[in-house]
Order: sequence, then structure tokens, then C-alpha cells
Amino acid sequence: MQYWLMKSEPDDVSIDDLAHRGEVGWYGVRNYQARNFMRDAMQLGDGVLFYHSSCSEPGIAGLAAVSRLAYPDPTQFDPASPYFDAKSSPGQPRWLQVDVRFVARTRLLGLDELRRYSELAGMQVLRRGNRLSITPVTESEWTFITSLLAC
DNA sequence: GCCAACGTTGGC
DNA sequence: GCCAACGTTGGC
Repeated sequence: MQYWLMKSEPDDVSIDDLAHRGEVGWYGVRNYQARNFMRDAMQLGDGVLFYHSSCSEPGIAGLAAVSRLAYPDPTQFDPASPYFDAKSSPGQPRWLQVDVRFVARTRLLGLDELRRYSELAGMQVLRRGNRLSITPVTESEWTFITSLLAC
């Protein structure tokens, strides 16, 4: 069992969208490091901090869980998709996704607030210039954040 | 295999 | 819209 922070642009898929749909495919990852986390490390039931990025209030907006192991991301084969990859093929898919299911909506735990806790100072998402859309979260970080959000 | 150019991410 | 950070591409 591991824990992850996964970024989504709320204009694309927000925590409310996930709450409404129950489960979504995490399509559109086009970074090898993030893909490898999904392929090699994610397990069913892993905890996910659902993070809203590229928006007016970036931060953690809810909780989710990995509900399906890595499988090919269908958008890579769709010429109409912005995530189309001509160098990928169904026989040799380059990009993968997992499914995540809704667990809870939380208050928005903003980036500014996250930065205030020394317990979270090591989080990858807080590092300057960080762009990785999926990052591992330690058990102590997970425990700290979920207890904050339970209040 | 180096590295400059380029593109993307994402906070501000 | 700006710009820092950094991953990717491609010429050599």
C-alpha cells in the first residue's frame, strides 16, 4: 500500500467530476517518470491525494483510491485527441493510465497552506519548479494531511 | 553521448 | 501573460 499525489486540472477533471462519476481513467500522462509510477508501483487501493493544478486555487481538493491497475491510455490512439501519439501503437502502447475511484471531497488544502507545515517540507509537489503530475507521498505525509482534512 | 534549442508545466 | 524549471528532441 502506497500513497500518491495526482494533479488534475479542474477545468478538465475536478474532484466534483470524480464525485459525480465515481471512477475515472487517469488519461493524458505523457511523462515517463509518472507513467512508470503507474506501471511499476501503483497497487489497487493505494491512496491518492487529488490535487487541482493550473487553476485559481491550486491545492488538495479530495481523496481517491487506485481502482484499476495500469492499462493502455486510449487517448494515445485517437487522432482527434490532444494526447494522440503517432509513435504509439496498440501492439506497443507507450502510455498507460490507471483508474481512480472517488473517496471523499475535502476542504481545499491550498498550496500556501501546505507550505506552512514543516511536516510536509519534503513533499515533491512543493519543490520549486516541480512539474511531475504524479508524485509519491510518504505514509507520514499521508497521515498528517488526512488528519488535517478530517477537521 | 553531448548539449543547445525548443516545448510544456504550472504558480504567480 | 510572464517566466523558471526541466523534459525532450535532434544535429553533430
